[in-house]
Amino acid sequence: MIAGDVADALPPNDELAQSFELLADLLQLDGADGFRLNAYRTAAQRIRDSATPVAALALEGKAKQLDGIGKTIEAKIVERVETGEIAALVRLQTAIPVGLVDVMHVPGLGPKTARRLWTDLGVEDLDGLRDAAEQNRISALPGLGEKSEQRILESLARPRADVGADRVLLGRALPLVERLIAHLATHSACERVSEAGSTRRRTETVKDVDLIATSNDSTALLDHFVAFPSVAKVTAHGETKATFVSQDGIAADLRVVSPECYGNLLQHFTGSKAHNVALREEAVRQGLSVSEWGIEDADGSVTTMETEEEVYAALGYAWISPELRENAGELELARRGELPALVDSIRGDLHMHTTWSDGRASVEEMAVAAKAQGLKYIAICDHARRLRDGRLAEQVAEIVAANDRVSGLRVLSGVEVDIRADGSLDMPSELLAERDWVVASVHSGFQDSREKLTTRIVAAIEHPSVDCIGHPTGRKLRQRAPYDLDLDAIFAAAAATGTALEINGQPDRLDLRDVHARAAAAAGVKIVCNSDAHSTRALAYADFAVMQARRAWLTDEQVLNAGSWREVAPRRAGASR
DNA sequence: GCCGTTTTCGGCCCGACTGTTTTCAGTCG
Repeated sequence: MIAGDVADALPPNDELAQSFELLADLLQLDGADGFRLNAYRTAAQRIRDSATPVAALALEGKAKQLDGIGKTIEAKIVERVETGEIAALVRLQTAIPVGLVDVMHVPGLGPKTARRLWTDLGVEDLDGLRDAAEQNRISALPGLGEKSEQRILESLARPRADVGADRVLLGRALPLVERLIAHLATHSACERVSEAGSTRRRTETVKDVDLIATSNDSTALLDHFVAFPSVAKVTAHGETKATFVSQDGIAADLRVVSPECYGNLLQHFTGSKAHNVALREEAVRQGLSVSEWGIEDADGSVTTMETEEEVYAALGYAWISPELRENAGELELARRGELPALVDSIRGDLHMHTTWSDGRASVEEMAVAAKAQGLKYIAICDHARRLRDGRLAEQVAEIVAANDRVSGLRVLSGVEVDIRADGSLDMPSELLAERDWVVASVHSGFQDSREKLTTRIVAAIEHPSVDCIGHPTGRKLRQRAPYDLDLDAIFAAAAATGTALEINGQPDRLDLRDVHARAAAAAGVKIVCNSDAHSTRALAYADFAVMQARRAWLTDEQVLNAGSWREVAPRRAGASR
């Protein structure tokens, strides 16, 4: 374990990943070998996806054990920790204007063009790019024309994207996917249609929405696609593919493909890129060449497949659930036929609010809605601070009454308590002990040190009445970074006490995130998938928690509320209390 | 820069689209 003061100084994974991505971008502008750039980008992704701080691993010489990180990159991480910078990165930053990286990322531009704009026109950043385009100096360059110049100006006119701001929450993208599939499926020219891309993999945010379809009349189907009611702008409309931007700013893409290689195409367009690259590399070692059009053997004959199952089978794999396709070990297990049976649904929702605190629906309304969704039990977890001065007793009476009126669903008396700055909880222990289910969460002091926050949460985990830690890292997607925690210490304490950790299904939380939930479960921690609903409609957020659990490789056994309340409840009578 | 049931050297997925070309480089996923 790293001592607190040293750990505080360690760069977080996200910052390290950014450094290597910048290094790759600058090297690319510098004309470096593409495979070298790829190595840095792969390493950056590995670092970002690691559940443990890679800086700490590097200091112990263990970062090399991560796939894609070798001794050179490990040495650079150590250098960053010990000197505060990476010399190679500093050198490049002085040789190449850093603003040129933004220029390179303008859609349609790339490293070669960006470098030419710099050397030939003196463009060093986006402002310089705008000036050059407005003065028609770009179209004067050989190989670039008026269309290029116009497209650059259009790109620059859009609001400057903050980190992740150009990505859309899965919770916004999936409803669009469902409506689009329904829209396409009703058309007579539509034979088969499927979601693809990152929405099919259920990643927490997506860049756009991808669909594929087969059709006996692709022109008619694509016309129907771009006639979707909420289209704001059609950006491409060809014979096999169309793209539009919806009124709420989400880009949607439909490709019409031929039926005989539907399986190859679905597999290809589902990705991820890393998964497909690894799949194809392995295929090459077997003398096969994989593309979206089929699998070519050494003799040059191409076999096409109508289903994904056939594609994977032809390469020696069991079919892989899209949520797992991130090149995170799934190919190896699929080859051995040892993929986990992923959790499919939950039987109870153990975190929701009512009008007794900040929810919009009554206890009974939540119960009726939950029953309609097929749930067998729910825990009403209003904020403890709103249940003082006798209100708790009144709320409990309403829960008892709801149990009488709603059959086939058990309504549990739960609570969500704040974990205070000193690690204590904001409801007296004797009242906590009477609750059926206790969620403890951090709602303040997000800026506290890593050591202090970790100590607070571990104290809550060790409290005999606490069953679960709510939204454990406190992040809000695109709004707020997670607070600084020693997750290994949290996981160890949770495993030791049998306290569960939540995957909070609110689309802007999804907290724990996938790689952390996977690491927690691997450490022996039970996971609970909750909606944290504040209205009846928001009960559906539990589905997003389950999607996240599947991305975390979790099985029914690892998700506590995939079981019945009878299976969950004995924990409370266990020896730890 | 990474990696290794052929290898510590010599590989590293594959194809489509775009704009500007007249055979292709650059970009994208």
